Amino acid sequence: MKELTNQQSKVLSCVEVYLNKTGFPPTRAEICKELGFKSPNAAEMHLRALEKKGYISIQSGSSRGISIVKSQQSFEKYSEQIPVIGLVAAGSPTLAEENVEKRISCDPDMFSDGFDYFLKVKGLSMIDAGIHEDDLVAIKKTTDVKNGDLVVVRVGDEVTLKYFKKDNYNLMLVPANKNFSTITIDLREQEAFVEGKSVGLIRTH
Amino acid sequence: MKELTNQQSKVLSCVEVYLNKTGFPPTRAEICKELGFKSPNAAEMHLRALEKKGYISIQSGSSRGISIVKSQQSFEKYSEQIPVIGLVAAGSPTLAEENVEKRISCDPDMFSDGFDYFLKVKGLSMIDAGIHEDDLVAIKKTTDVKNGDLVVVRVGDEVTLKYFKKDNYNLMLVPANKNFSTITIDLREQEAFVEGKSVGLIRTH
DNA sequence: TTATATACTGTAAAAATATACAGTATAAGT
DNA sequence: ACTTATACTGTATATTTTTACAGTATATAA
Repeated sequence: MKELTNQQSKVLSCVEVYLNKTGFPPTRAEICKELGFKSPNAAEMHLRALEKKGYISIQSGSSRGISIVKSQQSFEKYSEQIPVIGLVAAGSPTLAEENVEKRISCDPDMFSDGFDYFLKVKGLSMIDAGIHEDDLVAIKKTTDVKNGDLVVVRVGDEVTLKYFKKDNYNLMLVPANKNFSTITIDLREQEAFVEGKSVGLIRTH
Repeated sequence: MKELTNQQSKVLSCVEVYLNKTGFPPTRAEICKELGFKSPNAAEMHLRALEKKGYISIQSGSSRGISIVKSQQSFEKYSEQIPVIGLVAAGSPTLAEENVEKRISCDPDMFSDGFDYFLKVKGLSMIDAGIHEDDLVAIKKTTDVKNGDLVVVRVGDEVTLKYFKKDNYNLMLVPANKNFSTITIDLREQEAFVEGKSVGLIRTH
């Protein structure tokens, strides 16, 4: 695919943004207004160039007859790109770019609840709950959790995925593996942050 | 959402199809041509009704200024509606409408391989593989399976999800639960059909 | 120095398009 | 019998839109 000039790229982007906002393509005049051109021919020439380079196609004679052939933006409308975050031993699972292993395109309403990211499981502490190493657990960011929920908790710099159990001042992080033991935290002595809870799981065989 | 009349439904559908095909909405005249109307006002009136009922919005004064608010077709462009099929004790897991419990919108390339449908797991025979009751196993239709693959096999009227193992004339369907025993089938005496294999799994917590 | 490509302004006309208005027909409800 | 809603035809016009043509300016390559 041929390279675009700076201005051509701006015009293509303008068409895509307009299309996303309104649901139909812009006219030459509207592109001019958006980009500050004073002549519809400015837009026309850029569109012609974009068509010649294969980025759009123009239905001649039709108003707004522009369709995108090759999008600059790589996002899709309804299936979002959900980030996958590695469950590293230390540090909060932030959505910062350096923690995002990859992105998976899927429907954020795939599970009943909606979710914000996938956490890639390390270790075998939840194996008896059918959660294996490298499974992707769908996490919804929330602090509203109940006893028995599968939650992501950060204690100091450690992040873990465990069952949640709380009585009075004691927070218990319960594993599902008889070789691991429950972590008990006295909240008067140590802080713990609920980062979110699991609403689903996906695994690639 | 208010009900649509038969003709309004046709017009909405026409707009959606046109949009999918060309990338921009049709004019009144084009709708007429498609549906056999002889007056642009026919299309106009239906569009007004669709706007009043909340299915589309019309940007007045703009050519092709139609945008879909609520789509009739429930498919989205890149995220397909994947059928979920109940793993019934008897019968082939066909994609026939009566076997489809529901549809989930997700990317068919979510797993490495691509897949055709989800199978809803019944029973505990694969629990030690981390596959629980009501998990959705992503099945790719294929007969190309190797020993150790997790496969969907039909024997007579029974359909099961098991590990695949074959030597000479013996097909073994191996569970992952010590309370269940391996099913061995002598292929010279009995037929067995590999319906597909699992490429992934999703679970809702 | 002379092309050649990019990047526009400004104008105008032909074509496409939305949209108002005046009717006709039919079925369903009251 | 009368109203109301749906479902159109047919025509006309104002407006929107495409698109051609005639220029200007600037940078880069031959």
